[in-house]
Amino acid sequence: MSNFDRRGEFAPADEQLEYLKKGTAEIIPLPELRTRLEQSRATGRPLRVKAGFDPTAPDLHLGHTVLIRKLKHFQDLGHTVIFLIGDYTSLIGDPTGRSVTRKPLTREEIDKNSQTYTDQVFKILDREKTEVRYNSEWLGKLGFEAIIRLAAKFTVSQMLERDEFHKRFQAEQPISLHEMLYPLAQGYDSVMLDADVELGGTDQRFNLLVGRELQRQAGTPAQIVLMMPIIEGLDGVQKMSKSLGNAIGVHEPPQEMYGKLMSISDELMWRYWTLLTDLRPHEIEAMKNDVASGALHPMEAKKRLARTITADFHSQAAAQQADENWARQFQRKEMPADAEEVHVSRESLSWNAETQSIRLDKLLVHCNLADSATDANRKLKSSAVAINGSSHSAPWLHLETLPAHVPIRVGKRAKIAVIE
RNA sequence: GCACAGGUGGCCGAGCGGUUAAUGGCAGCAGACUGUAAAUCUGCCGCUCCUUGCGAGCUACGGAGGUUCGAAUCCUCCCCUGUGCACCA
Repeated sequence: MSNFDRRGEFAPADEQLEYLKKGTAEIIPLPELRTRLEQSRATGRPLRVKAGFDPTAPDLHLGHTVLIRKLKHFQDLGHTVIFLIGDYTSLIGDPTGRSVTRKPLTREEIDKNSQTYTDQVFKILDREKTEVRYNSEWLGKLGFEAIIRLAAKFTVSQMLERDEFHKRFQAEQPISLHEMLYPLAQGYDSVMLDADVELGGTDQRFNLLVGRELQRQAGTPAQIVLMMPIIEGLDGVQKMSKSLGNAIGVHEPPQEMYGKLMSISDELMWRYWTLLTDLRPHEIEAMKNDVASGALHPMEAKKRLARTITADFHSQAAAQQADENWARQFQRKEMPADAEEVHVSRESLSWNAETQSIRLDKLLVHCNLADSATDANRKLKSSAVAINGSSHSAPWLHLETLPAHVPIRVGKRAKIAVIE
């Protein structure tokens, strides 16, 4: 996809636009982006594209990668991408999307998270071509006077226009004074970085626009604001978020990532194609038509998606492997090839020599197939447990007729128990 | 500091002296159905033990005491959260 990346040579503005517009929620102002792309093409000067990330969460999920992927698209087209780590702004805590004041992070947490972030980000971005910056570089040098001058550029009512603040104000909930400094700091970053374009989620709208305003006041061209939608999580309804438990982490093992992607609804699949892959809009349309006409089974399209994304964060081979395992385990309902072997001593399973049997509930707990003995018994009673391929609900398990390696399946999960 | 409103199981949220781990919703788990889907339907959804049974025991409603045959529900103190007030008073 880096076929446009010819030194000092840019693709026609319209061609770039098709790619850049893909999946975007809004571009303000769109005509100006075209103008700048044309200028950049004429002068051979790449655009400076900025996106800031607060190192608040220790690791990223696919939702975070939507923005990063859009950065990549700019990078693919030969523009300069600035990955800004908001080490200083995270001292404030972005009030975006928060109904309550966010607690500030410690310096140690910030440093640790920054490291994790960059490691994961360069699975998508080209490290060599990315400018990584920290906003402590300039924000740390601001004196109180400079902050007063910065704050003087906005009024309280302007700040209160902002949705989160507005809502909280209406609801008589607290708004800390320092939270209002957040948009100012983010906007100041744009001034310091000479950003031509800033990317952000739609929830960042206010902050992004403050950047334009500050640049204007600083006498430099106002950045173009490109907003990406907030991607839905596995449930297809709520935004992807770790705390909602509907996220796919970029660090997750291939099999898990693949499996989770296969569990999304057909509807959501197109959204993921758009926001989480580099496929061009017309290619996605073509696939969509094939599914609609019956030429392509939706499951096949979804498999392709799962393979594509898994390969991005792992490898082609790992994705292929995950694909085969998935088909075996779920389509053909066989034991997964990589089922973990668990060794347990019969003594710890209330071994009864007379009946040659062990307590199954304890075995399930040992194998991590149940949270507790109580939970294990519940699962047994609801006939969720299959031993060696056949369902089993009795509390005792007779060993004499079983192989040494006993395949145990509880719902989606399976293990191989070796009882010695 | 003063006043008021609150702190219930992963989350939200009932209960406001007495069948019962504690209504309901969400999430979660399992089964059916399917394309492991999604949607839908059904069951489960504190922990331990075993003789797996409409079993036995234990622990739970911010913390500590108290009243009572009996409290998540009443009293006292404490901790925490939110809001309001803080010029006249």
